[in-house]
Amino acid sequence: MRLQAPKGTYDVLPLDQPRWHHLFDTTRRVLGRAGYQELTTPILEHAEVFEKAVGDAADLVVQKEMYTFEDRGGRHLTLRPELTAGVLRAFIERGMHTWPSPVKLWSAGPAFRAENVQRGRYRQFHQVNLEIVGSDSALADAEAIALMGDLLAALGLRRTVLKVGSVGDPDDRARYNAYLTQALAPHAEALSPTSRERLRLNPMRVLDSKDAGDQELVATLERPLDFLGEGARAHFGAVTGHLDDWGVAYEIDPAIVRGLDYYRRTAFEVHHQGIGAQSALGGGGRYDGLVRQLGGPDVPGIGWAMGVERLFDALEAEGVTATDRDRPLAFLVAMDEAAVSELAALARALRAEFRIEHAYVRRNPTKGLRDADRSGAIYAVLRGERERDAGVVMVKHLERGDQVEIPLEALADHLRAAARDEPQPSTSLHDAGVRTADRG
RNA sequence: GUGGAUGUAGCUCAGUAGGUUAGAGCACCGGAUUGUGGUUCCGGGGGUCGAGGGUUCAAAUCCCUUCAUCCACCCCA
Repeated sequence: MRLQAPKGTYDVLPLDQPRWHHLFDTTRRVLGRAGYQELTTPILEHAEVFEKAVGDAADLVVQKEMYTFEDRGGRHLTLRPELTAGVLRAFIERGMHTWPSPVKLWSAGPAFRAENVQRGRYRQFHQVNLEIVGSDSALADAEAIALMGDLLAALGLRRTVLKVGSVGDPDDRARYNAYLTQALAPHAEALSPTSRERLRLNPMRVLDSKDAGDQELVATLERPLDFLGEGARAHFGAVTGHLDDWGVAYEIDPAIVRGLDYYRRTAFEVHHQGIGAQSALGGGGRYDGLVRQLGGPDVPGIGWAMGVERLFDALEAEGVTATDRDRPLAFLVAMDEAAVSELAALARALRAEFRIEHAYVRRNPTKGLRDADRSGAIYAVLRGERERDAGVVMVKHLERGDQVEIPLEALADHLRAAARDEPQPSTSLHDAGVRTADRG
């Protein structure tokens, strides 16, 4: 197999398209109703956009996992590894701080990370992204979180777990990191090698360790939530208060952790059991200061992103069937040479109103009906010498098997009436491996 | 970057004490059925056995290397 998609990439085949459309349509509907506007930014950005965004962690993560290259003009470009940085670059470049505040945006599209693949992790993957820029109100945090839950519910997911916490203000984090370093230092030998490394580079990530021994040790420690300062504590209380008021189901995670340090105060994640080790469907948090860090005005912001592939995985795990495949109302079959061009022209006219397909060559009834059947059409419309002499077409209902001759000029009216009577034509995605619907 | 499992037809898979032209089901094409589909029956096309090298009279099968896929670690924007 020499010709194949690059590692970690894949094709979205025709039968996969409906669920993609369903996802994006649902996103547009749910977020649009809340006043969010869609923003599409380039997949390619100057590397410095992402390097500035991740800051000190750049050495670790950015260099290793970003697709960065020099173009022919000597520009250093990067395939975006996430959507937020590009959205904020557009916010700054387009002067969106002059727009009615806060600016509420959503985006969706591909992103790229040069990671090793596993379940729920691809090199080209897709995200749905939301940002609220220009508000430091706890209402913004609560709305962002609630909308994430609304979208998950609208997609049909029920077994999601929403975790909300706070990473505090920078001072709080510094105090907690100091505490952690001090508290764990005596036990350094007992920690797993990776946790020892984390203790050195990003102590809070020790809390995330999958090592059982580490977790025993971690359980004895104070948690980030215990170190919140007055401001962060009040903000967190306000956020959870709104969520409670609105009846949003969530758990407080007192040890929620972020890998990058531009996050402050609110942090949240949605997980799903049943999609493998990479159980996070998405997450987000508040990033006051990031816009300024990128070279823009000092405006606060909060946002989240969800992984499209993981959403699909979760939907499959819950047995939620995506929307249906489109099927033609009629498939036209020409049974002699003269009918080929007649029906091609007829198909073009009918397509102003209906979904119509036809064979490109003359077919006998056996082949023609087989073609019609495989197309998934409700009706087969046949025309040959006999029909031409009588000025009619033969219209056959492919499921019932009955057929009737209709004057050629009356076909549109007949199909219009038939379309009203038919239940919405559809084929379940469960038939994905089969070209023709099961007619029992 | 690390580890485990797996790579045979478009798909799902048989086939290893090494032995003629590598098989099945499904799918596809044709015929039975030159004016009536789905079912059935008959036939056909389709394979660098992931790739490269080695051992051997002989390799899908044994050895080495490599690539890919899946899962996990790591990382997580």
